[in-house]
Amino acid sequence: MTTSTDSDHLLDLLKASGARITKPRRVIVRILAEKGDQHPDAMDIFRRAVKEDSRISLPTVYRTLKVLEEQGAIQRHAFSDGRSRYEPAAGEHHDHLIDMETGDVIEFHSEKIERLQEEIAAELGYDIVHHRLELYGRKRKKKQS
Amino acid sequence: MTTSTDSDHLLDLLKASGARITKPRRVIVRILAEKGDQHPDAMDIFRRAVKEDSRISLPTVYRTLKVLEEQGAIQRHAFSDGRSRYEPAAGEHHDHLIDMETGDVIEFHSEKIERLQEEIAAELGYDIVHHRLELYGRKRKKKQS
DNA sequence: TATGCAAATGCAAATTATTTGCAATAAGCA
DNA sequence: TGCTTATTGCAAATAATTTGCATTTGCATA
Repeated sequence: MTTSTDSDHLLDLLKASGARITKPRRVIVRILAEKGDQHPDAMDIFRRAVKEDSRISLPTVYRTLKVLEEQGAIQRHAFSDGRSRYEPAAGEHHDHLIDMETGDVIEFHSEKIERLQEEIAAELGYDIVHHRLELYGRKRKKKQS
Repeated sequence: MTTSTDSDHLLDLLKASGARITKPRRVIVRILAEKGDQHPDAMDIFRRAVKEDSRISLPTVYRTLKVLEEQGAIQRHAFSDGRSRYEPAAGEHHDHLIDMETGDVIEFHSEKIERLQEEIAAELGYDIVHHRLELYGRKRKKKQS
């Protein structure tokens, strides 16, 4: 069996939103929770889902992904290759934005940046172990409210 | 006339790549160089282009955008709303990738990351003055599939 | 400046990714 | 268990982008 913990968590989120836990959803959620291939697109998920239950349909995959995304259970990444890829909203990590005038430190996190960093490192032939990203800026004078 | 400088720069890049400077391309490039609405999508560009030359076609817009992107003259952003948005690529700067085993420092630059950082800062109400991005990693053991 | 040829264009039709209408099915509460 | 309604599967519809092909046009050369 696969780690059913993550899968269960996703199901909980679904349930909490008032959605019904159907067999297709169970399968899809299990696939999303799998540790294997990260960032599968809808078709990837569909293909794997069909193996577990041959009557699951692509539209159902899309619909389930949409519900999960609205619930914040998963994240949709829009790559430039045209299709969307999904991944369970995972653990934390944050970077810093330093206010140059007050010294305030604001924490933020961008999955997009994390991902880009990985892509860049990969292109250079590296795996990132950790990184540091610090933005230094000043509060924007509001031009429009 | 509008700022023809930026526009000319894009044309130069096109020319340098061995492409022909056609009337449609002149129009499209001019639109891209306009300071107005940032991040137009193909249809936005097409609509504006038609106003300047009614026989420009959508496919030509797409083809021109592709050429410009391959030339690094513009950047394509894949937003999650399904369509791609474009914008002229800007100035220089680089970040660092540190090899944790050898201490080697590799310089790299990603307009995408720069832009994302700005977006993030903007969302937090800041303008970036400068930043530091360091990736720490180890050379990828060439393995898996 | 005139000429030829490959590159670029416009049009229509093709692809690709994703969404929707609708009748049939199945959660999950009473 | 039965009922109500969310969810499903299928087929067809959209939306964004790309491609085939005949025609036009940039531009290097004569």
